[in-house]
Amino acid sequence: MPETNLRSATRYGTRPTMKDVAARAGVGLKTVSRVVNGEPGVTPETERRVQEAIDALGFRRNDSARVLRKGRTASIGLVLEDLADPFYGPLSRSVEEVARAHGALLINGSSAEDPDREQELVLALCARRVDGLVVIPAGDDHRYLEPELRAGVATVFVDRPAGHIDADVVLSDNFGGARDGIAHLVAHGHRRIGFIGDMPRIHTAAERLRGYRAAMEDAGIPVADSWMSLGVTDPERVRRAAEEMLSGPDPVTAIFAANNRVTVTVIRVLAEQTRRVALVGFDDIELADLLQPGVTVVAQDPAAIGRTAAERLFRQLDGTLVVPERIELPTRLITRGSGELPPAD
Amino acid sequence: MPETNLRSATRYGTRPTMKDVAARAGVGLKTVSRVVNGEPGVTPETERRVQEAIDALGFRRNDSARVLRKGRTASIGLVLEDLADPFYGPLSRSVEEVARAHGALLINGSSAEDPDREQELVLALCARRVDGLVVIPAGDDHRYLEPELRAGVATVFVDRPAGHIDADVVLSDNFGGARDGIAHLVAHGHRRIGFIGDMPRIHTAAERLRGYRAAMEDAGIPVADSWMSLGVTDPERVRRAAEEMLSGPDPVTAIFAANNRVTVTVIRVLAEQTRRVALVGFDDIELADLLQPGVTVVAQDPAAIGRTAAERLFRQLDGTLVVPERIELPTRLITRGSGELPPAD
DNA sequence: CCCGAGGCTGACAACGTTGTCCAGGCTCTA
DNA sequence: TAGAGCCTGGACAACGTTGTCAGCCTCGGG
Repeated sequence: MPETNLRSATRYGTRPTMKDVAARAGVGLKTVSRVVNGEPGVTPETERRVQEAIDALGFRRNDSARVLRKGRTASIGLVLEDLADPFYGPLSRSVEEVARAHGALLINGSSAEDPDREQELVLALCARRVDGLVVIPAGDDHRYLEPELRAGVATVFVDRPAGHIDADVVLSDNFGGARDGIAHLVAHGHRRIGFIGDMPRIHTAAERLRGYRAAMEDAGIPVADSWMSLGVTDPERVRRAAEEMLSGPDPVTAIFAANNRVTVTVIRVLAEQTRRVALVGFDDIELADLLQPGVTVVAQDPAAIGRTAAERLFRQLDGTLVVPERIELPTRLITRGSGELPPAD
Repeated sequence: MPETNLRSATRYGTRPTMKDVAARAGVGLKTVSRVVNGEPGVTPETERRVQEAIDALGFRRNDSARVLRKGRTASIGLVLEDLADPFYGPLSRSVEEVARAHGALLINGSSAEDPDREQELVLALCARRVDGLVVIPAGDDHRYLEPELRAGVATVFVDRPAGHIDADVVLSDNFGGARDGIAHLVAHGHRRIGFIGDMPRIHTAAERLRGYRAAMEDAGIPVADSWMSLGVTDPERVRRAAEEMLSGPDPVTAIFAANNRVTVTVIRVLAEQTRRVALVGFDDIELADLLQPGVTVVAQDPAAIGRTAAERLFRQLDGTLVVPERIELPTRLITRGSGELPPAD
């Protein structure tokens, strides 16, 4: 059986350990450890012999054992809602950059907006003994994290605050952003303004709704129930909600779409309308400037959010940071046309 | 010092171990292990006592130690180019779903298209003893993986084949897709067709270029050098390349954009032109249907690619799969308007 | 020439878990 | 009632690494 398939032949092949390397190089175990870790106190000649043995055997240090011994894993966990969401791509990427700068790897998982799955993921990460956690919470009770915090797992919440525990949180000014977006529509003459957003049990959704109500109240406009649609995100239901708002007895002349997925669907619906309806979306979307009209949005900066959160995480690990804080990043209104359309009755 | 800050007080707090739990419950170490792992052979009464101790102490099994003992980490690594790229979001997500279905966690990192960084990442993952690797290669020599393969690390390459080693690869039919896209333009009367793509050292870029050349040759159209721009991806240079093609002595009437980033920039350039220029892009982009005209694309299915790769990975781990294979997934031409514009000279 | 200092090296324990194996107590049957 | 067999629980080693510490060897100074 010459040259049999590499993979099956050695499927359960065992890997060389430092002991093997030591034996081959004719040195002690600890000397190998020293070479592998670049510790001082090894003669060049010895080092060469060890290095040769390492290369010959294809040795690779087993970090599980290392972690067990040292206590730190040099990895952090990121739990978010959905990796496929364009909002989380840049966020995830910036967290990774910061982790990389600190020599840490990133383990991540999606909670799919399910609190149980969030908890399951977070605890799995803790069992791996990640040094820190960046969590975009799906649930609203995080007391299950208490033993972890006590054990020193650095933790930063992102996008939404933690429930029932005192932890760092980095988020956008959802309330202010939404209020500004609505005020912008009001300033362009709109009074009947629709709001389509997520379930208010989600913090960001609740805050944005609060911003909507506040702006409307500031403008002295009473809000009709039929103008608000809460808890809808899947395209089909968003579509129906938008169509109802536009066709009721008291049709809206503008719509505020409270997140990027809603915005995209609303754009589709509006494209089919003959009447020109104004639109402001929360979250920026790619190519928004190339549509007719360009889409006016209240933009967050996901990369900045991720970076800020990750940096705080590592400062917790440094010991530089001690007191949990709430950090709110500003949003930015980007006018591109759709939010500046006048009301068309 | 009553009720001092939890975090600082116990920053370096040590975590309870099974030994602690055993002591508190008044049982042996192994009994705790049995309860934690749901192994049989423990009376309900004993189990209750152990569970109580676990809850009271906030014990969480240390997976590093477990891994060290068992050999399997129940985690897989994913190395891609850039998490922020919309192509990789769904891919990453689908890999994660499959991993989750197999009880594994996903560790991922971005290579930023840098071969050294790819290798560094891959080896770091191997040091963590991930059970398997899904790699979107940046480099073209993967012999450094030989010891890992020999040790039984399941490996699947994605989007581009591995270099100098025999490994599974899952990719799109880049050649065929590009050829079809170009043929589509030819069928609509175009003869002077531009191509803007990545460096040909990147496999996908080379294949798409090959598809372009093949389609042109099939149509009996000689290709002018000035129609091809290779190795440009950053928006500024893509813009310049597109403008040159459109303004030269022999201006193109259609452009084939060989990836999503290029497509987006080309859309911007074309929007500024008075002349109507046809466009077909490789990779679908969000909202492509809402632009004027809609963007015709050769679409890949990133979720399917990720799923296929991950499933193969776990079948390698099962032992079901032994012989490395190359799997090519079909692309799909989606006509939306921009690719059906007639030539405007 | 002897002694001390300092540089290299290796033996050994420990990290927290799981697999192996054995002991003791119980039940069931003859 | 005694013996066999089963069920429960625990002692112990091992996984691969790193920290501690002690020993050896060399070199320089007195």
